[in-house]
Amino acid sequence: MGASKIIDYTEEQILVAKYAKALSHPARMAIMQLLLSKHSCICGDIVDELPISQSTVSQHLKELKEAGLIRGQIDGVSICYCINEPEWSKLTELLGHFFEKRHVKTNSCC
Amino acid sequence: MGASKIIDYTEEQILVAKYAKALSHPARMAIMQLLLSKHSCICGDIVDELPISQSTVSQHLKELKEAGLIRGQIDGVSICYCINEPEWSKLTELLGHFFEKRHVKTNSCC
DNA sequence: ATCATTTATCGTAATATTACGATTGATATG
DNA sequence: CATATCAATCGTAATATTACGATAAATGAT
Repeated sequence: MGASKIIDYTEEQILVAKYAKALSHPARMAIMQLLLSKHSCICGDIVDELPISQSTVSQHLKELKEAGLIRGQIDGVSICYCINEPEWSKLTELLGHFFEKRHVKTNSCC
Repeated sequence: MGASKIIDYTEEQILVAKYAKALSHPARMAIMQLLLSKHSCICGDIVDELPISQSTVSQHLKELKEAGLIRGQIDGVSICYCINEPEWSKLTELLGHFFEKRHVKTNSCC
């Protein structure tokens, strides 16, 4: 009968979902925008910019780091965060590819 | 001292986070890809395609519907789902804008 | 009217997320 | 060395997510 009952999700689906999840909270979006907007890196200023506590910001930073989207480097007593350029390129390419070229025509049923 | 302690997240941050969250699970990515790939709508075939139960698929469909990304229309005993074109355009525009033009140069600290 | 099919919803359990304050560990400065 | 500062981690609580089976509601077929 049905052609293809999939066994599992594709690598692409898993990867895009991972990136999407990393960006699925306003605080993490705000952090990424901050890091993208500054030409130099930011440290604990992030905490000052966000409307949440230091520990919560740290948690969000950890998630972004684990997703590979940002990196941190010790700079004296502070830590300097910035975009992880190679991974960010991968993300933009993937999402760009996914969200740009799709042209949906109005379908018959909806 | 610090210039701008933000009161709350921006509309854009909240909106992109919302879309990202909708796409933050492989099952929902798979559903979106299915709907994007078919030129006509899909119904309960989605259930057959995914490696999860019918009730779980229905839950994911509900989330995508609540995010505004898909629509469903009754078609006899089945329900036909498809991309919600206007909202999808908004998403692609937003994400396209966000992920395309950003050019990150290697920063000083990381 | 009865039965089968399709999809949504309910109930529930396991796990993850989000947030905070308190604490710890590291580095700088007095 | 003592103290202040910065950021991560711990402990904890509240809430959300994910998944399933069972059930319900709606439609189509017999």
